[in-house]
Parts: sequence; structure tokens; C-alpha cells
Amino acid sequence: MNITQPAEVEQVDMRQLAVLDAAVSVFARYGFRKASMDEVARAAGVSRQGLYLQFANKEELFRKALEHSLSSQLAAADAALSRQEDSLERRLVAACDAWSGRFVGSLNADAADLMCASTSLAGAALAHYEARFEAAVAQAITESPLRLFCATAGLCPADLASALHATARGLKQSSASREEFLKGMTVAARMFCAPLNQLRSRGTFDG
Amino acid sequence: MNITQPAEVEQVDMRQLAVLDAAVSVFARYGFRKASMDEVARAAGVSRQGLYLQFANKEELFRKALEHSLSSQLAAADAALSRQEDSLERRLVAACDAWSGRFVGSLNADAADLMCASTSLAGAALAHYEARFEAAVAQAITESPLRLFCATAGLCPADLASALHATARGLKQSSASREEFLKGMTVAARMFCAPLNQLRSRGTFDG
DNA sequence: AGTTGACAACATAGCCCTATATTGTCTAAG
DNA sequence: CTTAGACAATATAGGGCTATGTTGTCAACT
Repeated sequence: MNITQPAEVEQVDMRQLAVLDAAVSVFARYGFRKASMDEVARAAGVSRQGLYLQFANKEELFRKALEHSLSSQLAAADAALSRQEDSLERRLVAACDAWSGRFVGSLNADAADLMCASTSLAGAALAHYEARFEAAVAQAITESPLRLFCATAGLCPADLASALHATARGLKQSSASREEFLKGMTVAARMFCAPLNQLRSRGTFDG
Repeated sequence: MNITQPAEVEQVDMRQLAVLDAAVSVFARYGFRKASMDEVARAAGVSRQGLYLQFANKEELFRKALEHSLSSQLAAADAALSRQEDSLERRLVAACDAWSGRFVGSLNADAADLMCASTSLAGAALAHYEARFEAAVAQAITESPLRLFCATAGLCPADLASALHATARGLKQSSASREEFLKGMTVAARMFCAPLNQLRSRGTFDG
């Protein structure tokens, strides 16, 4: 009987994740207030009461859904950053895209409501994941030859990560399509990685 | 009698500019709807009817004020970019600060109203000035040795200008203070200008 | 375990009406 | 040429009130 226990636990987790995925898409589409528990339940393929069996109330559902989304975005960014076979430029673009680009074209008028609810209901988690994203980017830079340039330029990898994050923010705001976002992000990443190519062409590349 | 004519014309322009300056600060403080003509008149030191003698209505006043602000921001950015005694990094930071940094810390809840009014009442002018800002930045890059790097990186100066503009947007949104904005902008500009220093240290600097 | 249907409590959207503020215009006065 | 004061037309803010939608919880059902 112990053998089935882990399977059941995984089952429960899978259910939760599926529900959270549905909640994320519904909240992203309608915002916090205009998204109803009924809509989320229908999107998740469960009954409305099924939601209340897993989450105490709408606020907790939103918080968990937001954290789930942030967590998966961060995981995707981490995965992109750890693709050692790709260039740093490509990894940085992919990481910023995984982190910020997911909902670029799909933001409607309820974006303000979403931001407001996010900061008021899970501001700490939001800041936490943003810090972890920047830390991951900074770590990738630290592990690359670009760290050599940082020192000579009087900067630290965290500064670069923060600046790249700001660029991603700005592009998310001004881009009409994901292609536009990726194009701008590629330009920024290429400029940030320029010292790498210069080092390489000078023969001072040491991995 | 012709001698006094130009002086009078300049007087009128000065008056208009003073009124527009006052209007800009009032609109920036209260947004479009919550700012009253009475408030603008008091800030400008004229009567409410004085405003209607110079501007047909509130919408025209807002449009002219916005264009005046954009024009002066662009002029300040241009001035910063043409300070040949400064490094390109410093000029780019100063230009972005002049363009985007003016109201960084002072944006309140009425920012949405401002953006909405700006795009609906003078969206064309807004886009026009934004394009001119990016063109000015691109021109400064073209006139610098950085243009050499652009070609080798498969980019054009306009791409860099657009990316820098996006960074300024993102920092404007996420920065709590102007110092934070300037710090982030400096990091981005330094990275964008990194190829310059590398070229210089390799002795391939040709002005 | 989850679903269904029902329920009170609460929030929301809409409408109407009122009071107040603001716009845009006019005339008289300095 | 500008201002002050007054004015109708209009926009806005607020209260009350209703209709509708939503939340959170319950018991009965499968």
C-alpha cells in the first residue's frame, strides 16, 4: 500500500499544477477581479467546489497561480542560461524571453489590475523571484569570460543583469509583438556580449 | 514702428512659453482630467481668460504643452549628444536622462490618464518626437567609432538607439529615484560603448 | 474524493437624481 | 491687451437604489 502512496501524491500535485496553469491563463486574460472562480474552474476542467477544496479562497488561488507562473518562468530562464552549447548572447536573450516575453502581445487593459493585485497579494514573492532571475543572469555572466570585462569596466555582473532586466521591461512595454521584443532583446544582448567577441578575436579568451 | 514689432513677437512667444511651462508642470502633477484651467492659469500667473485668448480649448492647451515639453526634452537630448568633449557613454546617458528622466520620481497614480490623453490627443506628435530622439541617438552613434562595431555585429546604429530607448523606458518604470535611473542607464551605456574602449586599447581607434 | 445544486453574504454594474466643479463664452471695466 | 465677473452648458462626484454576478459555505449525491 505504500507503493501507491507516492503515485497518489504525484497525482495530487499534477492536478494542482494543471489547475494552476489554467488559473494563470485565465487571470492573465481577465485580470484578477474580472476573472471568476467559475471561469477558472471551467478552464481547469473541475467544479468550482473543487477549487475550494484545494485553495482556501480566490486570493490564495491567485497567489499560488502567480508563484507557479513565476517559478516556471524562472525555471525556463534557468534552463536557457544553462545551455552551455549556446553562446552567452543567445542564452541571455532566451532567458529574458522566458522571463518577460511570455505575455508580451497578450496584455490588454486589465494589466494594471494584474500588477496591482500581484504587488498587493504577493509583492514579496514577486520581488523574490525578480531577484532570483537577476541573480541567475548575473551568475551566468560570472561564469562566462564576460566577468573579466566587468571588472575592467568598474561593474559587477549583477549590474549587467539589472540593466538587461530593465531593457526587457522596456521592450515588454513598448513591443507590439514577441518578434519585436526578441529583436530588441537580441540587440541589447549582443552589445552586452560584445566584449566577449573582442576578447576572443584578441586571443585572450580563456573560458 | 517696425522696430518694435520683433520685440513684441518675442514677448508673445515668451509669454506662451511661460504658460506652456506652467501647463506642463500642472498636467504632469494632476494628469489631464484632474488638472483645471483655473489651476494652470494660477500657476502661469495669468487669468483663466488669458488662457482662452492663447489657446482655443483645454485639449489644444494640452497638445501644445505636450509638444513643448517633448520639444524641450529633445533639444536637451540633442545638446547632450553634441557635447563632443564628453565621452559617448556620458553623452548617451545624458541624452536618455534628458529625454526620459525628467519625471522619473514624480509619477503618481494619474500617469495612466496622462498616457491615455497624450496618445489620444497627440499620438502622432508623440511618435514623431520619439522617432526624432532615436534618430538623434543613432546619428551620434553613427558619428562615433562605434559605427565600426555595428557593421561587424550585423546591427545598425538605429538598432542600438532603439535598444537604449527601451532600456530607458524600463528604468523609468522600475526606478524609484532619478539616481537609480541614472545608475542603470550608465551601466547600459557603458556596455554599449564597450567596443569603443576595446578598439582604443587595441590601437585601432581612428576617430 | 469529487460533483451537484442550493444558499446567504457580499461585491459589482447600472441607473437615476442631486450637488458641485469645470468648461467655454460673453460683456463690462481698467 | 488683459482682467474680473457672470453665465449656460456640460462634466464630474457622490448617494441611494435595484438588478445581477460572485464569493464562500453547506448538505446531499455518486
